[in-house]
Amino acid sequence: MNYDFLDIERKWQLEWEKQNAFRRTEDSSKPKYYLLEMFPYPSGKLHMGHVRNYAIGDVIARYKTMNGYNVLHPMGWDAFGLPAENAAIQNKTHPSVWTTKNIEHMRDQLKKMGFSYDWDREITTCHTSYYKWTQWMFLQFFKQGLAYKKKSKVNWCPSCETVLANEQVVDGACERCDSVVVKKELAQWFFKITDYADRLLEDIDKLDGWPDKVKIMQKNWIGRSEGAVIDFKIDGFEEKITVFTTRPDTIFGVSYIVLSPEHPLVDLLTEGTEYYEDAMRFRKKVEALDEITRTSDETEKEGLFIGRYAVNPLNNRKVPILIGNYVLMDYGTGAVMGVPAHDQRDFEFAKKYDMPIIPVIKPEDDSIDVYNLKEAYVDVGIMINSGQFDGLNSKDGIEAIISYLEEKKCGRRNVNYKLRDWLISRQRYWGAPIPIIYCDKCGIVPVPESDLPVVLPTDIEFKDKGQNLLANNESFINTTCPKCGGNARREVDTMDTFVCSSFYFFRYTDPNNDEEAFAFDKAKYWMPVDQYIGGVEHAILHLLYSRFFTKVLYDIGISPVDEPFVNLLTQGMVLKDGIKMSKSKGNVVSPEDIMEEYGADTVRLFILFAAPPERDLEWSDQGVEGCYRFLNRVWRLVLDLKDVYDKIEGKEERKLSSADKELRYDIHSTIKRITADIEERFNFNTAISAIMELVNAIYAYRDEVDKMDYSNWVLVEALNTLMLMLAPFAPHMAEELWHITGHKGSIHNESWPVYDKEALIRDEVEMVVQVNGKLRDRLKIPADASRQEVEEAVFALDKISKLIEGKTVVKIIVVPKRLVNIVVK
RNA sequence: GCCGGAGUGGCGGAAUAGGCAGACGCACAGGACUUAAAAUCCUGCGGUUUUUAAUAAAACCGUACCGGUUCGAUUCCGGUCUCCGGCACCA
Repeated sequence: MNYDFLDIERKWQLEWEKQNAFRRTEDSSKPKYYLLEMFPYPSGKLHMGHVRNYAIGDVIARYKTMNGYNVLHPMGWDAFGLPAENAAIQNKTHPSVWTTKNIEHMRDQLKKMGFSYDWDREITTCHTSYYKWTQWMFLQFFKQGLAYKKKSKVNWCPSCETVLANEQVVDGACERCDSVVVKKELAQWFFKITDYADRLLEDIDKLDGWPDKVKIMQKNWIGRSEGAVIDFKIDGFEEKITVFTTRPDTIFGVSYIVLSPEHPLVDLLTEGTEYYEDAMRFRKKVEALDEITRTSDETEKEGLFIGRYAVNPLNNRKVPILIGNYVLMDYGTGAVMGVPAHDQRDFEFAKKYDMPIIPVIKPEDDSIDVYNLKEAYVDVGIMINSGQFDGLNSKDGIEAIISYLEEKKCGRRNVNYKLRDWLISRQRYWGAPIPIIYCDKCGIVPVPESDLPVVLPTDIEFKDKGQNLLANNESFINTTCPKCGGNARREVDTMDTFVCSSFYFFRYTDPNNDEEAFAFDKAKYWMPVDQYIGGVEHAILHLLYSRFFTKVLYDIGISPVDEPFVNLLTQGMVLKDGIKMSKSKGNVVSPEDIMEEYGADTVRLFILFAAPPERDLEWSDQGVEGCYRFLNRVWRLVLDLKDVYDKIEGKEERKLSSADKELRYDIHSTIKRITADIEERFNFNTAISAIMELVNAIYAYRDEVDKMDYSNWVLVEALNTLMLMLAPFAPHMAEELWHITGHKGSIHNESWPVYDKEALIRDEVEMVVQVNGKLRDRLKIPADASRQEVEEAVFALDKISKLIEGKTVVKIIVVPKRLVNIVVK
């Protein structure tokens, strides 16, 4: 009774594979289209989020192919990472075994979904053939001075036993396992992403095809702020304190200076004084705080005078120097000037410690008495108490003061970023080894490119957590120095997996190249990615790193483009019962089960129909059932009418009846709607509902028109159009029906239908008739009726004439073919 | 606190450029087919009120809330509330 989806889907999947239907090479005769979905971490099984991501991608890939594009649609595996290592420890297997098994299973699932990937381009980041190039990338960065090792306080996740990048710390906790992150002093490798801060920020404006949301998030993350650094002399010392401020115009209002407790000057300034011990105690107390408490603004602001005074370079006033728990060593200069009158935080701090509040800016209209402030006055205004700068607008004052500081050589214009350098070292085994050798004689020596890859040793015992497994592998560690040939040790840290995923979209353009990461010509043909699709959770991390990598590769002449992704679609989450599907919540729906019960086409259709792509999608078993019913309805319709294909030949075309014309109108208006829905805004939900309406219309035609009166060619046109438009959504069924109705060759090599303008012209239209904006009646009228004819027809309507009886017609608004509104008094 | 986004029937959602609110689907109800069930098909389905024996018909209200612009507002403007996401002692 129902169509045999299992059989049909298997049949066509094998057939497509046999024909290499989705293999693509460079082809200058066609426009290229690079469609990319974020590659998955092979965690074991596909989840609904993956299915959604890849179903959206597959529709676009197939649609673009039907529209004549040479579509690159690759898939691969982000295969390094902690879960594999944890699983290995748990099961006493090697991470590669676990990972390979998962990949095989997930690849199989993807194939069963009927996604049109070019599997010849499959990449796996944990294979030497891939991570050789991850290491090669590191060496290029090193050569450019963009990879460096630095000892510093870094984020340490005690549960994952490794350091984390700033971007991987969410609310002071590890983004992966939610453990509270602690600070640890370690020597670590960094990528100098801050060198690219300005370009990463400026070029956001080039990304017209990205959602504003993501662009704003990246802007905030980079966090550029303009201002000045100002040097304060220290009374009795040669050293100076340099502060960063965005408000140099308020410098005459400085009433104290606050250093971060970790600031190196604190030791010098307090050593041998009565303040020393208290200062050290204060520092320890602050350092002991975890990141959450330390950076929460609910933490009480505390300060401690350390017995020294700084000199304001503009008015030579002496102000006390404090250390404060709210001043961060890793932002700006680790020192701030306190201007209580014009900064709310300083205001509260000054109240607490009874510091003078000196107003130096007043509102132009004197609406606020700045000598009796209830809160800081932070707006622009007129400068007062500022010596030669009095009377200046504070906006101009910023420039004037910076010029003055630069002239006196005690300050300069400065820009600060929140963005930090990217910490890429990880103290874990399952990652790409950092290709560096330490030699007692030569120091830090990069592994020569010809020696790549630095292969991960396999003779590792996976027993306990709590140690870097590479660090104990003697045969890996001990090596010879490439420079002097003497004994040397290898770096034992591996790279953050985000390094692997920051260039994989280049590798897809030339995935099997042993000589280069990718050939320039191939990248030139395919790049940039025309459409990228993935979850919004990567808005900062992956997407920012990938942009950074692309710019570096562009600068060293390897990449033809300086931005990787032209258009970005961030898909919403898949929810069940209003919350995200997760194992811990026990509300996971397995794609495998649904596929077995209803088939891949139904799963695809449902997931595209239930919500527009950017929005969260509520899973509904009944909704799936509905989509299954719909596909069966299509199946029955085509099978029931397939005779018309035999009758069409040799028959004379007869004049179209009104039902024929109506059906043709439906066919072509549907083509128009669906094309716009896909092309302009990826609204697959409305595209699918339009297909459903067309199916309903064909059924209605079948039921209304006597079989003897069928216009066979119109029905053929209807069915062909239906199948073609269904092809990107339900590719297996469309293909099967295409062959059942006698077509040769794959439906997926056919062209997307184009609507016939003639068919959209209607003889008669229905207009809405309003009186004073309220719907009162409808009017059927020839489409080419003049305004006057419309007005006459409207007044002839019983209802309308009754309604306007005895009233004055003020105005008649006619929107051609749509609406008439009579305004009466 | 700051910056985004959203709020429409019982539910998912639609209304693309200010012009029929609720397309399409789900759920539900009634009916047809059937010995019966499933499947399928048909009909109805925002609320209130009035008229009618009934079938039906009509009026009013209705897109979170309050106000504005307009002949006409789910759509534009101002304000309020709620929810979701991001950032948050960033000097």
